[in-house]
Amino acid sequence: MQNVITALRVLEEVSARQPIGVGELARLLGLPKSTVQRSLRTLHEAGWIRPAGGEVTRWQVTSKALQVARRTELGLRDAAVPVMEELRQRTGETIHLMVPEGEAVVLIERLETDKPLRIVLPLGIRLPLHASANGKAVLAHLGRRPDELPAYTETTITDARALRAELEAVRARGYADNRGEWRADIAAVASAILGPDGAPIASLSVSTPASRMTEDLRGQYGKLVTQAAGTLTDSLG
Amino acid sequence: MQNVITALRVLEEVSARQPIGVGELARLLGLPKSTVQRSLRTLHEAGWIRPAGGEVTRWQVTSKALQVARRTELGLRDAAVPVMEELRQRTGETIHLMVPEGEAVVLIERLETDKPLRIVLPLGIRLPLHASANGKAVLAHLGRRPDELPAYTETTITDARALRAELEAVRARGYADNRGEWRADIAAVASAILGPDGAPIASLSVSTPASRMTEDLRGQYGKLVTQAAGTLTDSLG
DNA sequence: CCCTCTGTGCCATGTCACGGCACACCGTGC
DNA sequence: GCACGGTGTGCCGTGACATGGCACAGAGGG
Repeated sequence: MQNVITALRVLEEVSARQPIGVGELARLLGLPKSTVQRSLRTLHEAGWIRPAGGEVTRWQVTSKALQVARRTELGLRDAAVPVMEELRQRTGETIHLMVPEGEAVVLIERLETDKPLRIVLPLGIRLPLHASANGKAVLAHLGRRPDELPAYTETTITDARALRAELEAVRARGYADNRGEWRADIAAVASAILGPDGAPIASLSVSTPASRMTEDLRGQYGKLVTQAAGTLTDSLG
Repeated sequence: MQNVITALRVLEEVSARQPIGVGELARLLGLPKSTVQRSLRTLHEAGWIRPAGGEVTRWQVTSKALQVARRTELGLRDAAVPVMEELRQRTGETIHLMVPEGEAVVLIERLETDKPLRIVLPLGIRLPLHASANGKAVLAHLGRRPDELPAYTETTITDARALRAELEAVRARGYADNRGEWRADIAAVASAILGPDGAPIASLSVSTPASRMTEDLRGQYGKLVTQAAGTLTDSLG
């Protein structure tokens, strides 16, 4: 079903660059214009995109994707948001909710701090398992280990033995931390939300600029995030 | 591109009933099992669904849809959330952000009240233009009118002339209200967020159980929601 | 041991997606 | 004014590939 693959590629490209027209899409995707236009008509017919209005035909995605997306983690999100709000109130910092997916964790919800210097990550972003607080929190309760450990900064853990030891510490402590391992100026603490079978289904984190995260605060936030994740683990059981 | 249509139907069905298997899907969609399975394999290959794990193969959607969905109204959402938070703090009630789409308004973000009796609508839900506060707020700034005015409750406006008068009042007042016109026990006030050309691009609302919405509160919330929507209209200009 | 579920795999048929090409339109620049 | 580079759209012969019937493996249940 080659055409389905191309249609979905077109859809993703539209979502990334909307509003956008046939020609530009064809160039970006390296596909013949006819093929792209057929995909666009079909996606339109299926209700996933709509013309943006104006004399030249530009396309944008409809809320269909939102309807599909939100039915997914909806229960989790609904349960998590109140807990996240309390956590933000207590810490005053940005709270992230991420879920494991393949070789990464995906950001599905966030609450930002009101401080002027803040972490802002787009929803849907994927972070590496071994170089993010949420990733390590998840990894600590996961059987498998990442195959590769690419370095992002000087502090990224790239040694498998060191990672193993770190994950052991995470399990003992209840929460994972990140000391500029993905971006040098971002610090975070995170704790996993576990399903009834003990498998990690999500993770909560408190993220701050590295300059604000003192050792003292790291401990405080770590306790709070562990407690919040524990609440969610219990409420989902 | 019939197969794209069917593949997308399969995707939607998976998202609605996940985790779900081939056989049940085929029955629900009225399609041959082979066709459904080919669609599933293709969607999997494209990264939109994944096997749920377990001995029988069940499917669920990945975060791909979230990534596509969230790039859509992302700028709007990011601008709106802080304003929505302030609005919730001032009113203590549930705040909704909706965008017009076709003959409806679609819920793209919400902040819930902490009161025990609260309105909970799923993200992505579509409400009728003529029978919701957000719908009427949008309609008041839209050239076109709905073709049909189906009744949902006893107070739904079903007469075109009455609707016209109502929308005139909305424009004069700055906000629209809903007196149990969609669900008898839900009340709301809403105000439109306008683009630079004066066209409505979204709408903010405060929703409460009908039992809590006194005339006095309706006026207060109306002012607040109008002010919040105005802030967003300005900040997007 | 049959029967009915589940998911998966094969394959002949003929539909329909492919993609080259042409066209209409709109500016810009020589 | 004409060529040229853009835009979006439409047509159509070829052959790839989606279709869907059918068969099979395995798991429970009666």
